[in-house]
Amino acid sequence: MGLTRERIVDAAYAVLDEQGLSGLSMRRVAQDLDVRPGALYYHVANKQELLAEVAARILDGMPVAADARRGACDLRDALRRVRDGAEVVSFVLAFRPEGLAPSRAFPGLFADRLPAREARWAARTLVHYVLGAVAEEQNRTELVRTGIVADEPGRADEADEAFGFGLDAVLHGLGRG
Amino acid sequence: MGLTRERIVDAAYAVLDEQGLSGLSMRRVAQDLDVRPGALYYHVANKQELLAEVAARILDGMPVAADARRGACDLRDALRRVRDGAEVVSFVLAFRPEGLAPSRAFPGLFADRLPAREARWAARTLVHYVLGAVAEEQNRTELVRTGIVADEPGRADEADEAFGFGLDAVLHGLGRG
DNA sequence: ACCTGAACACCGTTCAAGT
DNA sequence: ACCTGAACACCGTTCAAGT
Repeated sequence: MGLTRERIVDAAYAVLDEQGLSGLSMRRVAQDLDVRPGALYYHVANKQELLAEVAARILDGMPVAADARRGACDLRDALRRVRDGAEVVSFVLAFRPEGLAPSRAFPGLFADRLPAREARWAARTLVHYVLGAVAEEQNRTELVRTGIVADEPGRADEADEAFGFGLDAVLHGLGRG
Repeated sequence: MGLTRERIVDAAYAVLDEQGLSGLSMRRVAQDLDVRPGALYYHVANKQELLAEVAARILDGMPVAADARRGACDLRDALRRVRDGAEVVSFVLAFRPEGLAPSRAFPGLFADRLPAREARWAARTLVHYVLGAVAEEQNRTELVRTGIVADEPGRADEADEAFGFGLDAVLHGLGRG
């Protein structure tokens, strides 16, 4: 069965969901595809490029939001769908600014009342907030999973409430409250 | 010369500032201290613990802020003082929540007008914003340094302006604008 | 064109043995 | 108590050689 870029991204995504970002190695992906590590490099330049592809897939199903609040909630949902989703997207955003869906779509959600560069800043503020909040949530989940920290009852509910609180504040401050 | 936990943290901090987070390995720290890697583990449990110590040092000089705006600006200054400072602190915040200075001090800056748990959420919102903004800034610097992306004139000024814009929004939304 | 085999230059961590 | 020597189980990446 021929190796393709797409099959590699599929396998990487599966490893991410099962093992988390720390378990996502090129060697592990290769092993799952019954192939030697070197073979991957015929289809993908390096691990960064593969991670960028995985990040794009995480954000792929995001609907086109009608307003900033929906956009933020859709982003949160997309990130939460896979283990360590926020961490992966943050990492890719670091070396591929403007490469991912929200960086392109979110400024438009502020363009009606803000000049272009301020709309970009507003979009970044919102994205930073969502990524930070979801990353904290998922890292907590990771710590619970490893047993380093005990699970608390109502943790998920509090996370939702806390996210809502911060989102309301950020949106209000950006003129959408 | 006897190895101590403090000398190890010093060396790690120096490596971070010179090589960035990606260059900060236990082996590199050991080499700079003229010692075998295994020796470090007599004074430090593992790399995570060492990174936590480095993060604490990054935030060490932070003054006690009178209000949320000053706190945010002080945090930004502290993070910017060392290469990849935001990334290190974010990483440590992930597995040591409540372990670092801002997590302990910032809620108090909102406690006068918000109930305790909302004050905590407000503090987290603010910290997420600052960490995200500075991380983006520093990653950009890193990309420029590597030559992957060209430096633009006025980049630093725009970063300051963008930070101010987002900070104003977040603070206003949190009732401090 | 596509993949293997094998290597290179690294990692974090452990642990018997030395002093 | 503190450090070395040496190993274990990994990494990402490259590249001649095979098909």
